[in-house]
Amino acid sequence: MSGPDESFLTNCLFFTANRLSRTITKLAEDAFAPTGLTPMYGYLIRLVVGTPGISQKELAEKLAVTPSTLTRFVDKLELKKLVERKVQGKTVLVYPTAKGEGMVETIKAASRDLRNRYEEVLGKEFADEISRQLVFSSGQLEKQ
Amino acid sequence: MSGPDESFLTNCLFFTANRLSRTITKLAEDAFAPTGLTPMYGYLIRLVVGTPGISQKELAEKLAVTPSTLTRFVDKLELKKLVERKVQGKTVLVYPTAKGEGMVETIKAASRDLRNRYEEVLGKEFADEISRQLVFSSGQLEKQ
DNA sequence: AGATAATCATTGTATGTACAAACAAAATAT
DNA sequence: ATATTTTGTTTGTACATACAATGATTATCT
Repeated sequence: MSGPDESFLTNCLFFTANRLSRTITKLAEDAFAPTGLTPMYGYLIRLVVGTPGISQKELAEKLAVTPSTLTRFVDKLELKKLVERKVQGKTVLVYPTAKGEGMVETIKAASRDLRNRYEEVLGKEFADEISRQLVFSSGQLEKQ
Repeated sequence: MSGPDESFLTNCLFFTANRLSRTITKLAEDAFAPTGLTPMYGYLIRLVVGTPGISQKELAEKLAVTPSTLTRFVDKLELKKLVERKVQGKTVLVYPTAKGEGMVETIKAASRDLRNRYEEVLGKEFADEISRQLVFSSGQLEKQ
Protein backbone atom coordinates (compact mmCIF):
# COMPACT_ATOMS: atom_id res chain seq x y z
CA MET A 1 0.00 0.00 0.00
CA SER A 2 2.32 2.74 1.23
CA GLY A 3 5.17 3.22 -1.29
CA PRO A 4 8.79 3.81 -0.43
CA ASP A 5 9.66 6.55 2.00
CA GLU A 6 10.35 9.77 0.16
CA SER A 7 10.21 12.12 3.10
CA PHE A 8 13.93 12.73 2.64
CA LEU A 9 12.92 15.24 -0.01
CA THR A 10 10.32 17.30 1.83
CA ASN A 11 12.36 17.17 5.03
CA CYS A 12 15.47 18.53 3.39
CA LEU A 13 15.97 22.25 3.50
CA PHE A 14 18.16 22.12 0.42
CA PHE A 15 15.41 20.52 -1.58
CA THR A 16 12.52 22.58 -0.28
CA ALA A 17 14.39 25.87 -0.63
CA ASN A 18 15.37 25.10 -4.20
CA ARG A 19 11.89 24.00 -5.10
CA LEU A 20 10.40 27.24 -3.85
CA SER A 21 13.14 29.16 -5.57
CA ARG A 22 12.24 27.64 -8.92
CA THR A 23 8.54 28.18 -8.40
CA ILE A 24 8.73 31.78 -7.30
CA THR A 25 11.31 32.63 -9.93
CA LYS A 26 8.88 31.61 -12.61
CA LEU A 27 6.17 33.75 -11.03
CA ALA A 28 8.56 36.66 -10.67
CA GLU A 29 9.78 36.50 -14.25
CA ASP A 30 6.20 36.55 -15.32
CA ALA A 31 5.41 39.59 -13.22
CA PHE A 32 8.52 41.37 -14.48
CA ALA A 33 7.88 40.59 -18.13
CA PRO A 34 6.48 44.11 -18.76
CA THR A 35 9.84 45.57 -17.72
CA GLY A 36 11.79 43.52 -20.25
CA LEU A 37 14.11 42.52 -17.39
CA THR A 38 14.33 39.63 -15.00
CA PRO A 39 13.70 40.52 -11.37
CA MET A 40 17.33 40.53 -10.27
CA TYR A 41 18.18 43.12 -12.90
CA GLY A 42 15.21 45.16 -11.82
CA TYR A 43 16.38 45.13 -8.23
CA LEU A 44 19.89 46.05 -9.28
CA ILE A 45 18.52 49.11 -11.04
CA ARG A 46 16.50 50.06 -8.00
CA LEU A 47 19.64 49.90 -5.88
CA VAL A 48 21.60 51.99 -8.35
CA VAL A 49 18.88 54.60 -8.62
CA GLY A 50 18.58 54.66 -4.83
CA THR A 51 22.32 55.20 -4.42
CA PRO A 52 23.90 56.60 -7.58
CA GLY A 53 27.59 55.81 -7.60
CA ILE A 54 27.24 52.71 -5.45
CA SER A 55 30.21 50.38 -5.91
CA GLN A 56 29.98 46.96 -7.47
CA LYS A 57 31.22 45.44 -4.25
CA GLU A 58 28.31 46.89 -2.33
CA LEU A 59 25.87 45.83 -5.00
CA ALA A 60 27.15 42.26 -4.85
CA GLU A 61 26.75 42.23 -1.08
CA LYS A 62 23.25 43.65 -1.10
CA LEU A 63 22.09 41.29 -3.82
CA ALA A 64 23.95 38.39 -2.20
CA VAL A 65 25.66 37.30 -5.39
CA THR A 66 29.37 36.87 -6.07
CA PRO A 67 31.42 39.68 -7.60
CA SER A 68 31.82 37.78 -10.85
CA THR A 69 28.07 37.41 -11.18
CA LEU A 70 27.63 41.07 -10.48
CA THR A 71 30.13 41.99 -13.18
CA ARG A 72 28.00 40.09 -15.65
CA PHE A 73 24.80 41.77 -14.48
CA VAL A 74 26.30 45.22 -14.88
CA ASP A 75 27.70 44.26 -18.29
CA LYS A 76 24.22 43.50 -19.48
CA LEU A 77 22.58 46.58 -18.03
CA GLU A 78 25.34 48.73 -19.49
CA LEU A 79 24.70 47.20 -22.90
CA LYS A 80 21.05 48.16 -22.53
CA LYS A 81 22.11 51.70 -21.56
CA LEU A 82 20.36 51.47 -18.21
CA VAL A 83 23.45 52.04 -16.07
CA GLU A 84 26.96 53.43 -16.51
CA ARG A 85 30.29 52.47 -14.98
CA LYS A 86 32.84 54.93 -13.68
CA VAL A 87 36.17 53.43 -12.77
CA GLN A 88 37.58 54.95 -9.60
CA GLY A 89 40.94 53.43 -8.85
CA LYS A 90 40.40 49.76 -8.24
CA THR A 91 36.70 50.07 -7.61
CA VAL A 92 33.91 50.57 -10.09
CA LEU A 93 31.06 52.95 -9.35
CA VAL A 94 27.71 52.42 -11.00
CA TYR A 95 25.34 55.22 -12.00
CA PRO A 96 21.90 55.11 -13.52
CA THR A 97 21.33 56.60 -16.95
CA ALA A 98 18.28 58.73 -17.63
CA LYS A 99 16.79 55.71 -19.32
CA GLY A 100 17.48 53.64 -16.22
CA GLU A 101 15.88 56.19 -13.95
CA GLY A 102 12.90 56.27 -16.23
CA MET A 103 12.34 52.57 -15.69
CA VAL A 104 12.08 52.68 -11.95
CA GLU A 105 8.35 53.18 -11.78
CA THR A 106 7.72 50.28 -14.14
CA ILE A 107 9.96 48.11 -12.00
CA LYS A 108 8.18 49.11 -8.83
CA ALA A 109 4.86 48.30 -10.43
CA ALA A 110 6.15 44.85 -11.38
CA SER A 111 7.37 44.31 -7.81
CA ARG A 112 3.94 45.21 -6.48
CA ASP A 113 2.31 42.94 -8.99
CA LEU A 114 4.56 40.08 -7.95
CA ARG A 115 3.80 40.65 -4.32
CA ASN A 116 0.08 40.80 -4.96
CA ARG A 117 0.23 37.52 -6.82
CA TYR A 118 1.90 35.56 -4.09
CA GLU A 119 0.10 37.27 -1.25
CA GLU A 120 -3.17 36.34 -2.87
CA VAL A 121 -2.19 32.69 -2.70
CA LEU A 122 -0.29 32.61 0.58
CA GLY A 123 -1.92 35.38 2.53
CA LYS A 124 -0.13 38.58 3.45
CA GLU A 125 0.72 37.52 7.00
CA PHE A 126 2.19 34.21 6.03
CA ALA A 127 4.14 35.64 3.10
CA ASP A 128 5.70 38.26 5.35
CA GLU A 129 6.50 35.73 7.99
CA ILE A 130 8.19 33.31 5.66
CA SER A 131 10.24 36.05 4.02
CA ARG A 132 11.50 37.08 7.42
CA GLN A 133 12.39 33.50 8.25
CA LEU A 134 14.23 33.07 4.97
CA VAL A 135 16.29 36.17 5.62
CA PHE A 136 17.09 34.93 9.09
CA SER A 137 18.05 31.48 7.83
CA SER A 138 20.36 32.63 5.09
CA GLY A 139 21.91 35.15 7.46
CA GLN A 140 22.65 32.41 9.97
CA LEU A 141 23.95 29.96 7.38
CA GLU A 142 26.15 32.53 5.68
CA LYS A 143 28.15 33.18 8.81
CA GLN A 144 30.39 30.32 7.86
CA MET B 1 21.78 59.23 8.42
CA SER B 2 19.47 56.41 7.31
CA GLY B 3 20.34 55.44 3.73
CA PRO B 4 17.89 54.71 0.97
CA ASP B 5 15.14 52.20 1.64
CA GLU B 6 16.23 48.76 0.58
CA SER B 7 13.54 46.78 2.30
CA PHE B 8 12.17 45.85 -1.09
CA LEU B 9 14.79 43.12 -1.12
CA THR B 10 14.25 41.50 2.25
CA ASN B 11 10.48 41.84 1.88
CA CYS B 12 10.40 40.09 -1.46
CA LEU B 13 9.80 36.37 -1.40
CA PHE B 14 11.51 35.97 -4.74
CA PHE B 15 14.67 37.52 -3.41
CA THR B 16 14.71 35.85 -0.02
CA ALA B 17 13.92 32.42 -1.45
CA ASN B 18 16.67 32.69 -4.02
CA ARG B 19 19.15 33.92 -1.50
CA LEU B 20 18.51 30.97 0.78
CA SER B 21 18.61 28.65 -2.19
CA ARG B 22 22.09 29.85 -3.11
CA THR B 23 23.33 29.63 0.47
CA ILE B 24 22.02 26.18 1.22
CA THR B 25 23.08 24.85 -2.16
CA LYS B 26 26.66 25.71 -1.34
CA LEU B 27 26.36 23.97 2.02
CA ALA B 28 24.73 20.96 0.41
CA GLU B 29 27.33 20.62 -2.31
CA ASP B 30 29.93 20.70 0.37
CA ALA B 31 28.22 17.98 2.38
CA PHE B 32 27.76 15.86 -0.72
CA ALA B 33 31.35 16.24 -1.91
CA PRO B 34 32.30 12.78 -0.54
CA THR B 35 29.72 11.22 -2.87
CA GLY B 36 31.19 12.81 -5.98
CA LEU B 37 27.67 13.98 -6.84
CA THR B 38 25.66 17.11 -6.29
CA PRO B 39 22.67 16.69 -3.99
CA MET B 40 20.03 16.56 -6.70
CA TYR B 41 21.76 13.61 -8.34
CA GLY B 42 22.04 11.94 -4.98
CA TYR B 43 18.33 12.31 -4.40
CA LEU B 44 17.57 11.03 -7.86
CA ILE B 45 19.54 7.87 -7.09
CA ARG B 46 17.71 7.44 -3.82
CA LEU B 47 14.40 7.63 -5.64
CA VAL B 48 15.51 5.12 -8.25
CA VAL B 49 16.82 2.70 -5.65
CA GLY B 50 13.62 3.14 -3.66
CA THR B 51 11.49 2.38 -6.73
CA PRO B 52 13.44 0.50 -9.39
CA GLY B 53 11.82 1.02 -12.75
CA ILE B 54 10.31 4.39 -11.83
CA SER B 55 9.49 6.41 -14.94
CA GLN B 56 11.24 9.64 -15.85
CA LYS B 57 7.94 11.45 -15.68
CA GLU B 58 7.47 10.44 -12.05
CA LEU B 59 11.05 11.34 -11.23
CA ALA B 60 10.59 14.80 -12.71
CA GLU B 61 7.44 15.30 -10.65
CA LYS B 62 8.99 14.15 -7.41
CA LEU B 63 12.09 16.25 -7.91
CA ALA B 64 10.02 19.20 -9.15
CA VAL B 65 12.12 19.75 -12.25
CA THR B 66 11.06 19.84 -15.89
CA PRO B 67 11.27 16.73 -18.05
CA SER B 68 14.09 18.20 -20.10
CA THR B 69 16.14 18.78 -16.98
CA LEU B 70 15.45 15.28 -15.84
CA THR B 71 16.60 13.85 -19.16
CA ARG B 72 19.91 15.59 -18.64
CA PHE B 73 20.24 14.30 -15.09
CA VAL B 74 19.63 10.73 -16.17
CA ASP B 75 22.06 11.17 -19.07
CA LYS B 76 24.77 12.02 -16.62
CA LEU B 77 24.03 9.27 -14.15
CA GLU B 78 23.89 6.76 -16.99
CA LEU B 79 27.31 7.91 -18.15
CA LYS B 80 28.59 7.27 -14.64
CA LYS B 81 26.98 3.81 -14.73
CA LEU B 82 24.86 4.55 -11.69
CA VAL B 83 21.48 4.03 -13.37
CA GLU B 84 20.17 2.36 -16.52
CA ARG B 85 17.33 3.25 -18.87
CA LYS B 86 14.82 0.77 -20.24
CA VAL B 87 12.60 2.15 -22.96
CA GLN B 88 9.04 0.95 -22.58
CA GLY B 89 6.94 2.29 -25.40
CA LYS B 90 6.89 6.04 -25.07
CA THR B 91 8.03 6.08 -21.48
CA VAL B 92 11.48 5.45 -20.07
CA LEU B 93 11.97 3.40 -16.93
CA VAL B 94 15.01 3.96 -14.79
CA TYR B 95 16.78 1.24 -12.81
CA PRO B 96 19.73 1.41 -10.49
CA THR B 97 22.91 -0.46 -11.35
CA ALA B 98 24.77 -2.42 -8.72
CA LYS B 99 27.17 0.50 -8.53
CA GLY B 100 24.26 2.85 -7.97
CA GLU B 101 22.82 0.69 -5.24
CA GLY B 102 26.21 0.57 -3.65
CA MET B 103 26.25 4.33 -3.33
CA VAL B 104 23.07 4.70 -1.39
CA GLU B 105 24.60 4.48 2.04
CA THR B 106 27.20 7.10 1.19
CA ILE B 107 24.43 9.35 -0.08
CA LYS B 108 22.37 8.88 3.05
CA ALA B 109 25.39 9.72 5.16
CA ALA B 110 25.88 12.93 3.18
CA SER B 111 22.19 13.80 3.66
CA ARG B 112 22.55 13.31 7.41
CA ASP B 113 25.69 15.39 7.43
CA LEU B 114 23.92 18.18 5.58
CA ARG B 115 21.02 18.07 7.97
CA ASN B 116 23.30 18.13 10.98
CA ARG B 117 25.10 21.15 9.62
CA TYR B 118 22.07 23.30 9.16
CA GLU B 119 20.27 22.07 12.23
CA GLU B 120 23.28 23.04 14.27
CA VAL B 121 22.94 26.60 13.05
CA LEU B 122 19.18 26.94 12.86
CA GLY B 123 18.00 24.54 15.51
CA LYS B 124 16.12 21.35 14.73
CA GLU B 125 12.69 22.77 15.46
CA PHE B 126 13.09 25.82 13.35
CA ALA B 127 14.67 23.91 10.45
CA ASP B 128 11.77 21.47 10.39
CA GLU B 129 9.25 24.23 10.60
CA ILE B 130 10.70 26.24 7.75
CA SER B 131 10.99 23.18 5.53
CA ARG B 132 7.32 22.49 6.08
CA GLN B 133 6.44 26.06 5.25
CA LEU B 134 8.52 25.95 2.09
CA VAL B 135 6.77 22.81 0.94
CA PHE B 136 3.43 24.40 1.64
CA SER B 137 4.35 27.60 -0.18
CA SER B 138 5.61 25.97 -3.34
CA GLY B 139 2.63 23.65 -3.32
CA GLN B 140 0.26 26.60 -3.16
CA LEU B 141 2.12 28.63 -5.76
CA GLU B 142 2.42 25.73 -8.18
CA LYS B 143 -1.31 25.34 -8.46
CA GLN B 144 -1.15 28.00 -11.12
C1' DA C 1 -8.79 1.01 -39.69
C1' DG C 2 -7.12 5.56 -40.46
C1' DA C 3 -6.81 10.31 -38.89
C1' DT C 4 -6.15 13.22 -35.08
C1' DA C 5 -4.93 14.32 -30.57
C1' DA C 6 -2.47 13.57 -26.40
C1' DT C 7 1.62 12.14 -23.88
C1' DC C 8 6.47 11.29 -22.93
C1' DA C 9 11.14 12.09 -24.00
C1' DT C 10 14.88 14.49 -26.25
C1' DT C 11 17.56 18.23 -28.36
C1' DG C 12 18.93 22.96 -29.35
C1' DT C 13 19.57 26.99 -27.19
C1' DA C 14 19.66 30.41 -23.55
C1' DT C 15 20.26 32.29 -18.78
C1' DG C 16 21.74 32.71 -14.03
C1' DT C 17 25.13 31.67 -11.23
C1' DA C 18 29.61 29.99 -9.28
C1' DC C 19 34.68 29.05 -8.83
C1' DA C 20 39.36 29.66 -9.93
C1' DA C 21 42.73 32.24 -12.14
C1' DA C 22 44.37 36.57 -13.78
C1' DC C 23 44.79 41.41 -13.42
C1' DA C 24 45.06 46.06 -11.59
C1' DA C 25 45.18 49.30 -7.97
C1' DA C 26 45.97 50.43 -3.19
C1' DA C 27 47.74 49.60 1.37
C1' DT C 28 51.30 47.93 4.22
C1' DA C 29 55.78 46.46 5.58
C1' DT C 30 60.68 46.55 5.19
C1' DA D 1 61.22 53.75 -2.24
C1' DT D 2 60.60 49.07 -3.27
C1' DA D 3 58.53 44.63 -2.29
C1' DT D 4 54.60 42.27 -0.56
C1' DT D 5 50.00 41.68 0.56
C1' DT D 6 45.31 42.85 0.19
C1' DT D 7 41.30 44.28 -2.26
C1' DG D 8 38.15 44.95 -6.15
C1' DT D 9 37.15 43.51 -10.74
C1' DT D 10 37.12 40.71 -14.79
C1' DT D 11 37.48 36.50 -17.69
C1' DG D 12 37.38 31.61 -18.79
C1' DT D 13 34.88 27.84 -17.91
C1' DA D 14 31.38 24.91 -16.03
C1' DC D 15 26.78 23.47 -14.32
C1' DA D 16 21.80 23.51 -13.20
C1' DT D 17 17.95 24.65 -15.10
C1' DA D 18 14.26 26.30 -18.36
C1' DC D 19 11.57 26.88 -22.76
C1' DA D 20 10.36 25.87 -27.37
C1' DA D 21 10.54 22.77 -31.01
C1' DT D 22 10.82 18.07 -32.55
C1' DG D 23 10.26 13.18 -32.54
C1' DA D 24 8.12 8.99 -31.15
C1' DT D 25 4.51 6.29 -29.23
C1' DT D 26 -0.04 5.54 -27.58
C1' DA D 27 -4.94 6.77 -27.09
C1' DT D 28 -9.15 8.55 -29.03
C1' DC D 29 -12.53 9.63 -32.34
C1' DT D 30 -15.07 8.92 -36.56
